[in-house]
Amino acid sequence: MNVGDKLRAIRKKHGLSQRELAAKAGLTNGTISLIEKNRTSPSVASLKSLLDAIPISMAEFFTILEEDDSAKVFYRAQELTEISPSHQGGVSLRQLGNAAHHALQVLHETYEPGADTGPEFLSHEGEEAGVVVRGSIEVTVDGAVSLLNAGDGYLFDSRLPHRFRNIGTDPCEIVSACTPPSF
Amino acid sequence: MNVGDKLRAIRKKHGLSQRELAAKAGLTNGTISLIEKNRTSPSVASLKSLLDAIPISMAEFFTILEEDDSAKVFYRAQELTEISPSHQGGVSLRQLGNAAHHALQVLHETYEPGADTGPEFLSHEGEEAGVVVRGSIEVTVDGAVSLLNAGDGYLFDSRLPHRFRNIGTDPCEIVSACTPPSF
DNA sequence: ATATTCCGTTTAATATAATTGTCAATCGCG
DNA sequence: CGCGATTGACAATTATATTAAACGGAATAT
Repeated sequence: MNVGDKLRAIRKKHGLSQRELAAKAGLTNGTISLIEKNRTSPSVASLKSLLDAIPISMAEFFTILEEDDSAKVFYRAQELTEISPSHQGGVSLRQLGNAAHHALQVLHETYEPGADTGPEFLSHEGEEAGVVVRGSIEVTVDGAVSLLNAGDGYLFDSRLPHRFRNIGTDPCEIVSACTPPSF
Repeated sequence: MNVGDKLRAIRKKHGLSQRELAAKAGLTNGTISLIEKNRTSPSVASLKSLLDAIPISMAEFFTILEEDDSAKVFYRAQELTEISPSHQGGVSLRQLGNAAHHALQVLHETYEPGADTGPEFLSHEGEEAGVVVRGSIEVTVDGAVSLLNAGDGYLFDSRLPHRFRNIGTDPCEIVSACTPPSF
């Protein structure tokens, strides 16, 4: 998200110091320092106090912030965001960029040995495809089963029931794409 | 602001329970309950997690939220928001609505005995006017001084230096208006 | 040179948000 | 009815944001 950099940019554009803004907003300069360095995520109430003091509306702030995010092109490995809740079942799904603002969703997936997306076949609109980068994985799509190794790939209609299982002894990495994004 | 009611409305419109949304967002149902009841102000990070799970962007959320705020017409006494930082010098300025979205700013002001806006005359664009509701107050505008009592009023160009002092023994209440809003 | 002021950062203490575990209420279903 | 499942709410604990105070650097004045 990077609330910090955007807040700093806006504050400077308005010619305010951290202390000046803090006084207007009823917060402290230390708080603003921490927020701007992205060392804390401010409460909505705190952020609103800061923006009111500038002044700029919340809607405006997030509009330009998310525009910036959409314009982002390059992502460091650590910037991919984990979207698999609590790494359920040894599965890691690391998303490139903010899929909510794009038509394309790319994931860097890791399946630990024994990992399994489970038999609950959720089916969503669109297509998805991927290439195995490391290790091997058993993929089931609409009843058809195949063991894919590094370099192999898959491509299917997302509405078909599908399942991924790592039945090998090493972790398996996959780079996949999905359109439109699903959550 | 009322983040809670808006979140609840959106969540229900998408047919999600607190627990379902919590699971998707990686938070807990208890947290959502507290947020929806406006008993806490979520961190930006938490709110983003929730909105991503719905999904809806931050910009969208605050756009419709602040639209609602603008559409608000009636305000209970307790809904007026204090804009005088820490009641400096016994002065309370309670603003009606969110002035950031309107051309008109109305304040319910209270000056304790001895209260003083101070001699630092900040001058901003626009006009301001008010009526004394209770008590009396000494108003100085561009050098001219007058003691106003309940029922009296004032109206002047905001660019003229001005000062309010309660030199009486009782609190003084004023209802004032300003356009455009100043902070 | 040396205070002086203003800036942003950092640290330890405090206030607040988030989690955990539980509760009563509600809704179907047998 | 009576049972299990699901809902939103709440109290106590844990995690995190915020404060208050101090620090060091950079610019300006004495």
